[in-house]
Amino acid sequence: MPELPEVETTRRKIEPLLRGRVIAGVEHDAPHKYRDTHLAVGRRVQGLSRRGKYLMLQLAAADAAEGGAHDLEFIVHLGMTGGFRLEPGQHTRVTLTLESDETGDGQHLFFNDPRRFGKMAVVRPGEYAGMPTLAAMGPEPLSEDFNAADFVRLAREAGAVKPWLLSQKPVSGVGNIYADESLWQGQIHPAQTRLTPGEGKKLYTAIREVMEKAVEAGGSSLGGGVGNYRQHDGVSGLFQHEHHVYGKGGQPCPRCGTDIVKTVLAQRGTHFCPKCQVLRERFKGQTVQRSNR
DNA sequence: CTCAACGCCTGACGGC
DNA sequence: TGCCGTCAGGCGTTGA
Repeated sequence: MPELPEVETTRRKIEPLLRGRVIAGVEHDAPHKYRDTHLAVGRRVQGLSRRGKYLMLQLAAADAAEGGAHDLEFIVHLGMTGGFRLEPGQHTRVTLTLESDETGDGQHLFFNDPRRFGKMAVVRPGEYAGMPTLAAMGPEPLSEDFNAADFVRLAREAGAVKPWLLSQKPVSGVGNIYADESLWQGQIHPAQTRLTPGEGKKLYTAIREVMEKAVEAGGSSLGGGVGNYRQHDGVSGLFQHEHHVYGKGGQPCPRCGTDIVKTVLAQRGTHFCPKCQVLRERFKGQTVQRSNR
């Protein structure tokens, strides 16, 4: 579920609960999903960072200087339905116990994940063997590393643009919602291949704008369903009110009034405006992208 | 190498 | 009311 804006919102909200604290225990079953978590016990959280949709807790020895170098990373991926909670519940999969600080607050942090798609691992910094998506992660969309020239150049060679975005390689953190929203904003058909420089630039600008606004809004919280995304404090994001196409199949396009189409592309629900986002003619001999299921 | 399909999980919802 | 099929914000693996 959570994409970059939701993960970034989580990072900002749980960092104050974890920074400076020593992890006293990590409890869970399914060790194949939560690898080497015992290495985190007795270590101090120096800070929280994020790469794409992955959260990283920087861990150092409990007696290390504040702000000093860390020697382990506690990596958390929220999957489709993962999130932190202050109270245990039916879907608690991991319980983090913290050593008391002066205030004694926040002894536990619970990882709630109904669908169990979330994962954790403790690794040496930068050692991402077995995490191919993280190892090959593209630039952060809101950083200077994400630049138009590189993106336009890569986009000229790309296959179907939406699956290409979802691969995390051209840019990190874009998932199904923000891919659909960015393609609508940039007026590009989700199945378009080999973007022209003009299309590439429009999509680049759209991704920056959509991601920036979504982070500002605290991400999206969809009503109902397993994945209703909330932060640990129960606060919902607000960006769902700014969706133009995601979840809007059959409703009028805010730009032209044509009914938004919902289809399936690369096994993912895909929403677009058939008038604003037109698939360019293909050259003879090329096969047509299908969306069977 | 890339690409597409499938597996992993649970719960909510709509149709019958 | 109950059952069944479908769908869901992701990613790792497999096999072509």
